[in-house]
Amino acid sequence: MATIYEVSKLAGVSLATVSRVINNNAPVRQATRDKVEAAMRELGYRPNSAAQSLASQRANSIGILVSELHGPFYGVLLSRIEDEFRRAGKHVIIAAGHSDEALERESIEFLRSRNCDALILHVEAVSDEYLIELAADGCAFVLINRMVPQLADRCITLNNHHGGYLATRHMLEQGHRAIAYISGPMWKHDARERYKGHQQALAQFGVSENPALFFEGDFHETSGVEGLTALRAGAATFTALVCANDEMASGAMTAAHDLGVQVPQQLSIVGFDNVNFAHYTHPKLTTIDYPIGDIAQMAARWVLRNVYQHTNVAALQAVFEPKLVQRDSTCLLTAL
Amino acid sequence: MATIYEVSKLAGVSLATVSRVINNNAPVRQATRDKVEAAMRELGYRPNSAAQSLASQRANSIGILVSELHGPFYGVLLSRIEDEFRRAGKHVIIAAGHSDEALERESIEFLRSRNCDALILHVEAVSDEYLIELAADGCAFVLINRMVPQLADRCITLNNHHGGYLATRHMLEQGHRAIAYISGPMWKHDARERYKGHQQALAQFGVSENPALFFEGDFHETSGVEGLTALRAGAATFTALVCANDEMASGAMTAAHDLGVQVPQQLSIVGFDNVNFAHYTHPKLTTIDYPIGDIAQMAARWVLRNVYQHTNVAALQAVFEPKLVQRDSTCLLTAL
DNA sequence: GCTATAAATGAAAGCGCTTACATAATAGGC
DNA sequence: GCCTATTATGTAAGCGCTTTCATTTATAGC
Repeated sequence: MATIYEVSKLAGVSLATVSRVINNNAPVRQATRDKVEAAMRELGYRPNSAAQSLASQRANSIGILVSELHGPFYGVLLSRIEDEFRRAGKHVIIAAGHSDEALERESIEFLRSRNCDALILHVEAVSDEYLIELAADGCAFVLINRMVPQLADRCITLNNHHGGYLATRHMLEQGHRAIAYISGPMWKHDARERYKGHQQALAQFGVSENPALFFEGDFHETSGVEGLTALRAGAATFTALVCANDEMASGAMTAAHDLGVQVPQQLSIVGFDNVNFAHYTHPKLTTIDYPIGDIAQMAARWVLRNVYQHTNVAALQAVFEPKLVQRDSTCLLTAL
Repeated sequence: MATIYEVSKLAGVSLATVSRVINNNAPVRQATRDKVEAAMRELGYRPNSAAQSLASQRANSIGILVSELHGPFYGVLLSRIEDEFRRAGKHVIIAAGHSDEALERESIEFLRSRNCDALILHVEAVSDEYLIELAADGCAFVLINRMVPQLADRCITLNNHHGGYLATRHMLEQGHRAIAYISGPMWKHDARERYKGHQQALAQFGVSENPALFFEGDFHETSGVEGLTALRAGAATFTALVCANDEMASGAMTAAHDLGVQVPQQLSIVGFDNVNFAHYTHPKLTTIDYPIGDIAQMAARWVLRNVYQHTNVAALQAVFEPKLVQRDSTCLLTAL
């Protein structure tokens, strides 16, 4: 592999000049630039990024930590982030934290040891304190889908509370009053928020809560099956079911089918996230749209602006609003 | 950020010794090691990976190029690769080629300029010649789901031909003889192979091909809708439909539903890939399982073994076999 | 043509590590 | 205890770039 030195020799200029045309960060006469570029082409020169990083104290890489790499959700996230950074000539290093505290910490350390200029974190298990300490330690990062008040300026979130509210209000507006709820794990912040929104909608319509209509799942499909089964076996009847994400809604739909319960005629179901498979379900799932792609892009822009000092990026937005996507899994409470 | 120099001073040893305990590649007395480790801990030392790469001529990073980052398929791929490399202390840089030749080339250049030790490529648009040249240029890479004869030792593939054969044979065994086929774009190697398998099965059962039963789609869901619609409007009738991937099968199922055709009673449908949403469809999709996770892991191991000289990795396997996953979208040809 | 100023280029000192190679410490054989 | 064979540690030369500072060259004003 040719080095900058060979290029400079072939072009008959100094190392510094070659570096200037590579980085385009200082005036170089056109004739000189042409000579250098010709030399680079002739040698098939490609800058050594390790040397660049070492000398410039810039890695031009951004670490991304998500819970899982597979799944409909994170793919979109990664895709948008990569897209945005590629355009800026940065690259993306990925890691998975699997919603496990130790793994999340280890992954963050891993990414830091890679000298990433910034991190984009979608973490669930580490504590607020850990993140605050991380920030104090000088690590540049932005948080997706998590609000830590002391770090508010680096949090990009969805209004989960409002999303939960919208889902349940939709059911209420359709005439339902007996509304069951399958939650995500309550130790997760977004699960709690969504549930609070649910409560708010109920309160607004004067419907009192019934513990027999609540089931705590784990955001996976199987807990949707378990949830509906358990709720049906419970003390209360219901005509609508709000699920805190689409996976569980899908599981609930399968369970309903197996129990001979018609969706939506006998049971309306709403999900949350609007992941790509939501319209593969039968009936197609009514859900709350989570604009994860937009959020991801915003996180990338936050980095471009705050870490790389790009001034031409669009204004930053910290909170995104979910919206209802009405499909075929919910209907008016009529014949029961 | 503390440097190795400060660690060495605090521990009262030389730079070289610190380096040795970091890399654990030369004998160091336990007492010395302890001193160094204590010093590292005290200073919160983390090696600078750019400096390591520069000095060692090893980036410890692997570039992954896939067509898309989102979608059910690549998520699994990335997940398994990341997993495997993380364990080995390597990191993964990702890029998307979007099935576009220029973009694929550019992405490869991008990854190379990042000095990746190796690349794992899932490319569709670049030519065999380009890849051969790339190999001749000394670039270490492994190819997923693509067979270039001259590069056979670095190709890890699925037996697409056999997969296509299995799908159609399944239909034939169920008694179907009028079998339509929705293909992927025929410029893609895997699409062609799957179709050849289909042809082989037909031939084996003595069924002659009918051009009116063939539709070339683009592997996306919408072309499944278009495909079924066009085939139904065509000159021939059929009781079974083989789709070259699950997305198109899902589109075909939607179209069937809209056309009032019952699946599988009136029309059996089989897909290909067994992506995660295949069991969200209604009825659940019978399909051909593509063990993409295993293939991805194998690619990672190829790199570990051939690039990093890890000798303890399990034996390499170049060709993976697909298998039929029978669910609810196909049935015996009985009442028609 | 001569100076004052600005623009373009060059020289050289690192960036933080790895790794020959040289040297020092330790262990083993007698 | 002495010599040799190991084993452990230190010295120092890069790895390929960026960047400050000094120097040269061009531009303009008179």
